[in-house]
Amino acid sequence: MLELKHLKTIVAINEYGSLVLAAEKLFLTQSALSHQLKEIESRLGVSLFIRKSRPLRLTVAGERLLETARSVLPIMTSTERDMQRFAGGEAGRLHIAIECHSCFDWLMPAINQYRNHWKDVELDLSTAFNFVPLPALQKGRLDVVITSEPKPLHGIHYEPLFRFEILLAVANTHPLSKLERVPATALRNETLITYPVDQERLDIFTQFLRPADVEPMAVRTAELTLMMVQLVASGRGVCALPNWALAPYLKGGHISALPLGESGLLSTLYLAVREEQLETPYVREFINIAKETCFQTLEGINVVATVH
Amino acid sequence: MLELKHLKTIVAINEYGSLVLAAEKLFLTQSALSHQLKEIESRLGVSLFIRKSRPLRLTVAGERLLETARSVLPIMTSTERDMQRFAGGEAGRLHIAIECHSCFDWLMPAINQYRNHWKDVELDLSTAFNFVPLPALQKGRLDVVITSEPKPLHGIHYEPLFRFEILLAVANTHPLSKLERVPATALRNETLITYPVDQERLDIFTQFLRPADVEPMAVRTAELTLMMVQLVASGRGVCALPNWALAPYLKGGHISALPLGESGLLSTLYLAVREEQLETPYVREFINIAKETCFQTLEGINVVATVH
DNA sequence: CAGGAATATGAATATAATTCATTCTTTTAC
DNA sequence: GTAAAAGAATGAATTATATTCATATTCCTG
Repeated sequence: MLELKHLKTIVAINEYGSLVLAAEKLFLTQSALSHQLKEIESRLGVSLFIRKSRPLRLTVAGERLLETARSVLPIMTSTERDMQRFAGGEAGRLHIAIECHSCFDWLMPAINQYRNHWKDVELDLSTAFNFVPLPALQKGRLDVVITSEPKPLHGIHYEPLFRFEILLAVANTHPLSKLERVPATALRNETLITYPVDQERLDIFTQFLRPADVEPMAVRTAELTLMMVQLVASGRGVCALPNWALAPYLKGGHISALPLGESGLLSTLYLAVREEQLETPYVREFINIAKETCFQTLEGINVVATVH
Repeated sequence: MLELKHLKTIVAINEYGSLVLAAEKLFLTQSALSHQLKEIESRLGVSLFIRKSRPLRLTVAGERLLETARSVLPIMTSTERDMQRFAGGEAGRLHIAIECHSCFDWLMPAINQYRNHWKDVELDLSTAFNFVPLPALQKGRLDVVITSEPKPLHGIHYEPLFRFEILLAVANTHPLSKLERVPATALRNETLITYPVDQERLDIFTQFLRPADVEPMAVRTAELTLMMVQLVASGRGVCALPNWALAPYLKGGHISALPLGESGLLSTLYLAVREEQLETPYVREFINIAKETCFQTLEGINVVATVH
């Protein structure tokens, strides 16, 4: 019934005191305003301006409407400004999911840096251990997925971050540490320490043990990389971790990192986004910062290859 | 650009989760909503709902718009409700002007009583001593005028309140007090005490002295009826006042009230309103209360006649 | 009270919103 | 995984609404 147009009209007429001037300011004709005013007055059943006087003066009902206009119109203006920022890709949402525990190491600095420059982007991070992240990305429930399995999906773009190798960490005192590389069968007699997630999600199983039809002697879990390394160092088991996640601990001299299998367990980490978002500034910028941060974090570490 | 319609649409879609249901609630077709949504999204350059999921979920931009809707729509609702009250004549404005000082005596109680029952009517009272009230009434700057000169004017209705007589108050010790009635010429030797307003506005001049071409010996003014009466009682002059304004002071035995001229200076007090407002409840009711209050206030006073 | 300026009005036009009929997409159930 | 069902999108036709143009009327000023 009442529309913003009417509020704007009332404000303009009240401000300029005449339909002629107000019409000019609203880029309409005097006739249009007259019709509009008549229309809304008859719909509301009240008169809004005292016509017998010039300049036109508001009736009490008109004043009430003006009051409403003064509180509503600024809200609408600022809303429209915000919409422009969303449209321009200056504001938005980034719901990020990671499939890989170790990614925290470089992702956290990246997120912190990003947040400083894009304050109007709503950031959210979840670990995709209990759901499949790529369909959620497709459907817009997520905006960024960090994954090492770039399954070709309609509308999904994979941005390679870096290439890495999964190595087996063993205590220096462990017999395996004497080997050059570790065959799958060697794990039959070992306790494998993993993150507490489904084996489906662990490359050591899907890419290495299962193809060779090998089951480790035992599997136990640890939440944090640090914990896993300590368990390994004290000889309670072995664990498979990305080379860059292991790197800091190798210097300590307690553990060694060995390639898995003949060719090594190599993988690439990707940042997946919806194609439609690829050119959106706030998304584009996140990708840039992510790549940069990876590069810096992994610099100096004996990473197999860093992809730019 | 953005209109309230769009806010309502967004609220409905978000609430019901589907265009089909939302359309039903808005008394539109699903197609209409789809077109509308598309239209506004393309105009704003943002998408508001994630289409790939059901139920439809808001994007961040959509959420921002929803927030705006939640603050704006209730304001509009209450504004429209207020408009209905204005339309129904339950709310409005009464700018009252009096031409006659003594009218305060009965008008104040009337206004107080009225205010209790019509809290949404904005009341304002001015003394029309410095401007001509009836044109202002015609033009809507005033809503009620209390006058004793019902000049026929287009669109103005005069409601008679009561008939009264203007009497000359003189001290009991004054020689004039021995007369039955006072001729105009008798005032040639008297000091006339009046309210401090233009003589044009005093019936004693316009209706009595000027027609007889008489000038009083002197004229002095007093603000309040009480002051005038005290001056008269102490023999410093005479004054002309409505019978009902004088009545309370006659009992004191210090002053007398005498008719003026052969036929007495009779007059009727009218309440003037714009014809178009005559049937408006809050105006109608003011007229009723005014008449009632006059009747009660003047009851028992030797008024010439009370008009119902 | 006449002349100028502003508003109101009616008809014609232009614009915008809505529907209808249909297709395309997503979800659900088997 | 696929078919059926439900929902959303689309395009053209229709309807409703808003605006303009031309003009009449009203209001203000000197």
